[in-house]
Amino acid sequence: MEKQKYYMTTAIAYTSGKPHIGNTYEIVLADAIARFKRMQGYDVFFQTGTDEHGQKIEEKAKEAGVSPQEFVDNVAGEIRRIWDLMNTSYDKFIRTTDKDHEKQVQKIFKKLYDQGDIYKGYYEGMYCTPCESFFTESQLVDGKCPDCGREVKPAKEEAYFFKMSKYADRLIEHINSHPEFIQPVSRKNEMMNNFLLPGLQDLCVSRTSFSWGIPVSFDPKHVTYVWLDALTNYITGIGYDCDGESTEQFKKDWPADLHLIGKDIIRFHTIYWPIFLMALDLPLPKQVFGHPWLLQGDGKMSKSKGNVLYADELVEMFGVDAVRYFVLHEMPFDNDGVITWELMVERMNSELANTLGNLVNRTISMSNKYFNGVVNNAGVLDPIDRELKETAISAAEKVSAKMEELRVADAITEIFALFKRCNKYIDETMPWALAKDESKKDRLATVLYNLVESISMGAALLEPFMPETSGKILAQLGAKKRSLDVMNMFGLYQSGTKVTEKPEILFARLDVKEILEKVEAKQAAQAEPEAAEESAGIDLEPKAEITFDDFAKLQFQVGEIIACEEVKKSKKLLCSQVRIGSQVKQIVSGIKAHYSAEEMVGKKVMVLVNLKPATLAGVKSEGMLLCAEDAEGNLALVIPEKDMPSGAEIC
RNA sequence: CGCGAGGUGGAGCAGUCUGGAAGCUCGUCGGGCUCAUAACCCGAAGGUCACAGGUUCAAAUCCUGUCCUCGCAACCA
Repeated sequence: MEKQKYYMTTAIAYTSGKPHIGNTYEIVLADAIARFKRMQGYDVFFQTGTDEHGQKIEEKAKEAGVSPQEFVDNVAGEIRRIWDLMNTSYDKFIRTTDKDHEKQVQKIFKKLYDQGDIYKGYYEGMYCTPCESFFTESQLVDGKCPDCGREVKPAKEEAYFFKMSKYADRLIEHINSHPEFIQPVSRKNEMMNNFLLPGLQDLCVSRTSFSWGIPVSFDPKHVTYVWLDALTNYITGIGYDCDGESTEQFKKDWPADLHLIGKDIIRFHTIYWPIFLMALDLPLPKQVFGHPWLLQGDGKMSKSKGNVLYADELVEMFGVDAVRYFVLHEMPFDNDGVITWELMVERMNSELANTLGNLVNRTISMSNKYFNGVVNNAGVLDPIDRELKETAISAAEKVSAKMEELRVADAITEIFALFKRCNKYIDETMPWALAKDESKKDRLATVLYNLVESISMGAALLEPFMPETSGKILAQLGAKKRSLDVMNMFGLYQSGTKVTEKPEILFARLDVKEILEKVEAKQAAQAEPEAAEESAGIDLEPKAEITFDDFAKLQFQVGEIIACEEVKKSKKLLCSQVRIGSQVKQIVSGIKAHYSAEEMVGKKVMVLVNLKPATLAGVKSEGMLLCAEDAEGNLALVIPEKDMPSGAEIC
């Protein structure tokens, strides 16, 4: 019988920097699924890669003083190194800067334009020339560019748009008739209610404001804008050609069976991508799974805190398979998962070292001690064996059932249930007691055989999740790999095989304190350069020179805050009543995270008085309290150095 | 009333769709065992399943309302 194909992809990673543990989690998850599908006998093609175009990369490259191509070559290499370090078995690593991808994207763009799905229009908004960016009215600060504070002017940029609305009805129909398309299903309603039902906006698919991208072939001052470039990797990677010269592989593998992505980009994969495919007259992928995120325990990961987790650091600390185990086992199905150092050490000790590692170790030790390592099925059965055998025989089926639903964490738990059952079996049969009675030697041999066989089965099942450990256990036991379809049979371990003489410790127990100390040392080392940078002060991009007259237009006065309360329905706003001389102004400020309403009262602060009033979150604001802001966004009110009366002019 | 997710023993979670004895891992306490990586096995304590109503013979689960937490959006004059 011919093998059934299974084409799966991860999202392609953006090459703006080193991938953290969250990115790594996706590729490991995908790898576990891919390996399992292979074990089930599917002809799997597993694609991953990198998304390498865009303005951000152009800027980062400039900062680093290298060409964009050099920059992405470097980062893509780093990403690939980490994917390889994690022992992931991808079949293709596509880069959006690959020449054949670029060529196809150009052809696709042209084809969609020729058939009227893409049209030329204008992207309108307020434009800041030095920043080369468009902003909407609401994004502006003081009517000026939010990035650099300079003047902006209304402008139109020529751009190409994709007519999304044309295919919306077909997509709604597809989603409704294929409930398995968007996973987990809870996301389906989100997409329908927020985007599809209210009506789709046309999508801007080109830009002229930067050049690091795939040029539009018939209008080269435009480059293709992100999604049309990135999403199409799923078809170009397996040989799609829109002139009809697609490869045999494409014909076999498309449509994809699974797109594995983060929940943040579900929208692009369940709306824009299907619509692009409809426009290209290609079948839609069978399933899009938006996995939740893996978060670090102590707050958000941020580089300035020095608490970002990187896969290679974790591997150094725990080993590849342990890290794979963590991310897969903590993999939540529809909630975000949390990962902390304490948790990792706990898992390492209790599950990997105690339950699994120790089990293998004690079993091998006994075989050596009692039978010089030779494992023989002497066939002396006992009713007590039944439960162990049942657990072992049913494990594969249980794991398969969980994997069918992509519940990887639960699948691993099923395997560990078998290992736990083995530990219990040792206590039930008490091999050390049997060993004291020469007449029970055959029974002892059978017990050890049952154990070795059960562990072999568990180890074989472990391969998709912890390939290296699986291999090590099988090698130590002298067991052969076995395929999933014979895992319902007990007794395949070759009787008379000799196990290794000296079992290698699979996972060493760790001390939480030591690990935390190491982590702290590491974080301190990382934080130091940051601190040095800070003491050097903060450099801002200089604004244009102004005249004294310009300055004189601004009226600053000392204001006394006589009352202050939080603005309801807003997270950041405080509303203060500020006495300036004889009048009182109401001023709203975004400083709730830094000052409480109570501590504001009584402060004498610097106020910009003659600012045009505005309404924030429905509350009127008639001025601005001046604050200093550091690199982390911490705010400090500016207060006169000596006590001054309210209303005193600041000039 | 912007959108969404969540609130289950000390910690982290499953169970909620398809109502029917409150479960898992860790931790704590007690016991057993010695083959093994101070490991393994057994037992116990500990929860008004956020709160309040409602539906039902029966609610963690379904309905209504309230409170709290977390994302996103908005906002940071």
